[in-house]
Amino acid sequence: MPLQKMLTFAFSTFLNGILMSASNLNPNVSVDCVVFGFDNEQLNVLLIEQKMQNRNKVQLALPGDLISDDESLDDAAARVLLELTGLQGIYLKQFKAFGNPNRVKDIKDLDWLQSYREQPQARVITIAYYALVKMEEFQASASSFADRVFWQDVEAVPALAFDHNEIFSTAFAQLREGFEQHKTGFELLPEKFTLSQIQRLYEIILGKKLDKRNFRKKILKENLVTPTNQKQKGVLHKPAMLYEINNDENS
Amino acid sequence: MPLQKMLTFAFSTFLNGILMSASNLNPNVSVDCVVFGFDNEQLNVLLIEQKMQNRNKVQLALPGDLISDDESLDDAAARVLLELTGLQGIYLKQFKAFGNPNRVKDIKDLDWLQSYREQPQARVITIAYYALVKMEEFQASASSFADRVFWQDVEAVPALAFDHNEIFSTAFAQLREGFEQHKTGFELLPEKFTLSQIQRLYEIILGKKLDKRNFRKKILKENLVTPTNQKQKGVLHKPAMLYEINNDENS
DNA sequence: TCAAAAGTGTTAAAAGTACACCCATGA
DNA sequence: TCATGGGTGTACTTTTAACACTTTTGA
Repeated sequence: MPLQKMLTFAFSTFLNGILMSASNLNPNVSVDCVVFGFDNEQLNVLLIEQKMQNRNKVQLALPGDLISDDESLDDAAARVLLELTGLQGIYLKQFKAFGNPNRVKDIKDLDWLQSYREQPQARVITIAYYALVKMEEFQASASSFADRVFWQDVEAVPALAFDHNEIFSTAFAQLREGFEQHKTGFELLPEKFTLSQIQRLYEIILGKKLDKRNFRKKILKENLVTPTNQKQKGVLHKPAMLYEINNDENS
Repeated sequence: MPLQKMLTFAFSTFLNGILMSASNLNPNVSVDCVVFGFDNEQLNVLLIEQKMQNRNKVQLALPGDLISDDESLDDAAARVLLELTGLQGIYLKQFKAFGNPNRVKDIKDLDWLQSYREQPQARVITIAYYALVKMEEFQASASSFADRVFWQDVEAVPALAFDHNEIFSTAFAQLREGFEQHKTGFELLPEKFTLSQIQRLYEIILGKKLDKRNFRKKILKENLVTPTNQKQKGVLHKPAMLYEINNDENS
């Protein structure tokens, strides 16, 4: 590195040192959250509109933020989710770190970085999480980093900022793997749900039709749900029994 | 943050800016590698002795390094492995990021950080990989960051630097998961191997005895190995058929 | 001839898969 | 009374699990 560039670099680092001390953000590491929600029809992912001065340049992105210097990665992900949705105690799983050296160097992302990052040129490694939320409990709210927050059908995710399309695809693949082993997924359902709702969720995520009788046998055998005494009301067909997650110790 | 501390911080950041420009390392992100090797008897993990001025304070650790600013995470992990073992093209899998804010703040790790890190106080998030190597091909070599490199039985891993014991345990658990689904593992075996060797490996990693006849049926049905025409030589019992990994396209 | 690990088949239980009809409700 | 999704059982196939003896080699 030539001397002049080196000194320029050192000086900008010096300035950033002063600027940073206010927010105490770590310029090199962020978390991003792929938040899944299920509305009994389709599977959705939570997207944000990046705040921009110029309303013509709005881009969509996954919610995320630089980590602050005294919080763990899990805490940072929970914070992002809380700021965005007001939800706490959500199922959150770290699934992969993304660290391509050029992942925040694309020209399309320059404006936003310059407006909202104290070190826009910094290389950022992101730790990606996926979260499963009950849409009924969810109340999205604009936040410091988003003008608008909205659900998008996972089958129609548009072009996103940075490498967020890759992060989303990886998250979806991970989710599918979890479902193949029945290790996860009930977090997406409402408090009380019918067996058909679970089946619909499985069919969407696994991307194939399942046999109703076999599916029910299997789910019930796994003992993860128990019937309540309630039934659906106001449906134009035979009302279904409502189930809930089985929190008993003995499986 | 009080003004004095803020200026001190800014100034040290200024100095570090100058120092850093030489090596171009990212002070906030490292990779660590949990390298597994199998010697037909036990499963081993590769450990290093951290280089220290004071030979009395030597600590053991997993191999790892700060990432350099222009390499991807995968490249960084491959580089660490290459420097340490001379091996290339090794099976390497990113499995988790560790980012506890205090993970490099323990007093036991201070000396080493001050000797080898340009920003000893920096918070470091590490991206952990596990690697599977054929011990027959392996030639460990001391390197820039290790005085000594050696294999340690996974059943007797001593106290390690930083949070490396936690990283190791997580890696081992992940490895076991992969084996439960037969998705990985052959990378640990020599070029040619017997079915009993695979079975021994599975038994060690899964931590339980397996039935010989059932195990063979299953492995052969999966079509991941094919018999060669060779047999073991010089063993004091009936020589076993040697198998190799099946690289055919058709399974 | 002995010690050591290789190699081999059958049977029973469990899990998975395919498949079709009646039921309860609200409109 | 009709449209809609809820709810149920059986037969077949595949997978898993348990189990013991003969073979080949070098010492």
